[in-house]
Amino acid sequence: MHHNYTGQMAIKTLKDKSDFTTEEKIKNAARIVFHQKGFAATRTRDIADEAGINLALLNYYFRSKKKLFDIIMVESLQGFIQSMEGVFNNEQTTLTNKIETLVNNYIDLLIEKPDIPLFVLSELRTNPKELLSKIDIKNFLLKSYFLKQFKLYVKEEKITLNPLHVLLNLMGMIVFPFIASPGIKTLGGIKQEEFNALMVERKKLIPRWTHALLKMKTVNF
Amino acid sequence: MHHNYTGQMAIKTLKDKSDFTTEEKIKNAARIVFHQKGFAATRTRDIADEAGINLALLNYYFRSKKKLFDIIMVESLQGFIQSMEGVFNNEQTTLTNKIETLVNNYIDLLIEKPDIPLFVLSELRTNPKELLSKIDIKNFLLKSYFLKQFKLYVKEEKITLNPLHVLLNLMGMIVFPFIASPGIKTLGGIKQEEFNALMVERKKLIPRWTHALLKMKTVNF
DNA sequence: AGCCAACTTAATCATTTGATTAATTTTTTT
DNA sequence: AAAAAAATTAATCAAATGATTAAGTTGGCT
Repeated sequence: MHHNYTGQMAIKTLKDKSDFTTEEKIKNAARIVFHQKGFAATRTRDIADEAGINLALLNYYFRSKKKLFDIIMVESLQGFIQSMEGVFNNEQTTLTNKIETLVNNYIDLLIEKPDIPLFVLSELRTNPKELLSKIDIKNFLLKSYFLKQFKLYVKEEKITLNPLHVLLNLMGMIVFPFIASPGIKTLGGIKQEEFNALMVERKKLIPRWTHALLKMKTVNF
Repeated sequence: MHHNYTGQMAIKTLKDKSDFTTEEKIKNAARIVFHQKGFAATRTRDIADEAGINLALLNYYFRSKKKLFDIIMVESLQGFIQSMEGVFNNEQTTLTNKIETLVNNYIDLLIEKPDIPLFVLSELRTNPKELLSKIDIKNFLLKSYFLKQFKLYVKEEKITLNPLHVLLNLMGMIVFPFIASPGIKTLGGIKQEEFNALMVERKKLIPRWTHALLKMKTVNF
């Protein structure tokens, strides 16, 4: 009687030529609306309209707004972590190199999907534990080759520098402009194109700035 | 018949000894709930409960949820800008000095009111123009003595550096940790006290880092 | 005291909104 | 082709939610 969502692709044989499964249409619409407005401000009817389907189908395929939301959230988070995973655990690259590619990957990703950070961070405020239990960033970070390299670097250079500070700076410099972009664009009279150009500039700048930070000998106290 | 909110303090004669006007109680409650959950997720009943008043009083004093929200939003933004205004237009202090006090003021403010940035930025996404029309950051920034000093510095040092980048870095390094704090605390197993201690550390670190950025000669291309 | 305006309350309204139902159409299987 | 299963729709439900109403209550003023 009732369709159980399995997380796998629905039927979708060769028949689909550029058009999507109903399930996919709903997910795509949900992604757009949730990312833009967040869980609380999103109406299931908005999603249905965006997807061009009957409202009942949403519940038919996904049972509830919350279940659909959870799927979108996990997928969104996953995309972000995957960006990091490959970079952070590559044993062939230098620390500097990792930072460069990290910044490049993230900014590219954010130019494509600028709504994700505010979306994730807003919902994180509501229920951090539930969200973070769905993915394992913690172990990933602690066991990453990046952290090892960082600690070694700090030891060799004989400096004191909490890696958390560096990570916060990196993420702050990368992510903040996107979170604040509506304000920046409105205040500065900057169009989307110009904004993106600025962000592309930052792909080169942030690694250099970070490098300079790491070179500071007298960084802590 | 109907009370018109004027933005001024209500009666509030000598009678109040440490207790608040109904109007103040509502505003204080609204501030807490709106800051924590944002406009869409806030129920007027939550505010009434938090304030310990009858729901109808909220509409009696403020007409509607939206009107009450707007008042809280303007006040929240105002607090942030005032922090900047005094610092940025002081003609007696150096650029370095301004950055130092800016970072200090903001981090102190954020330790007190950590919910404001995510609150403001979330709502900014919804309707940037409406919100920003209520205050005039734009002119303030463009005409600030800070910007003059910055341009002079860049000229003297013969470097190319977009002040917007510097401002984005500063704000990113200051604000991002607070926006991400639920995640940081959960992932790192860090308690509020430790988190605040980290932020206090950053009061000294961010100015030094920024100083290092400004000293980089080959910053742009 | 008596009046008036400001304030407060309980009850209720109207709309929105997430979800379900029962009927209908489409697709797959036998 | 017939039967069964899956997909889709229109209508509707029940709860949540912002707002109002009408009936008090309080406090100041003459």
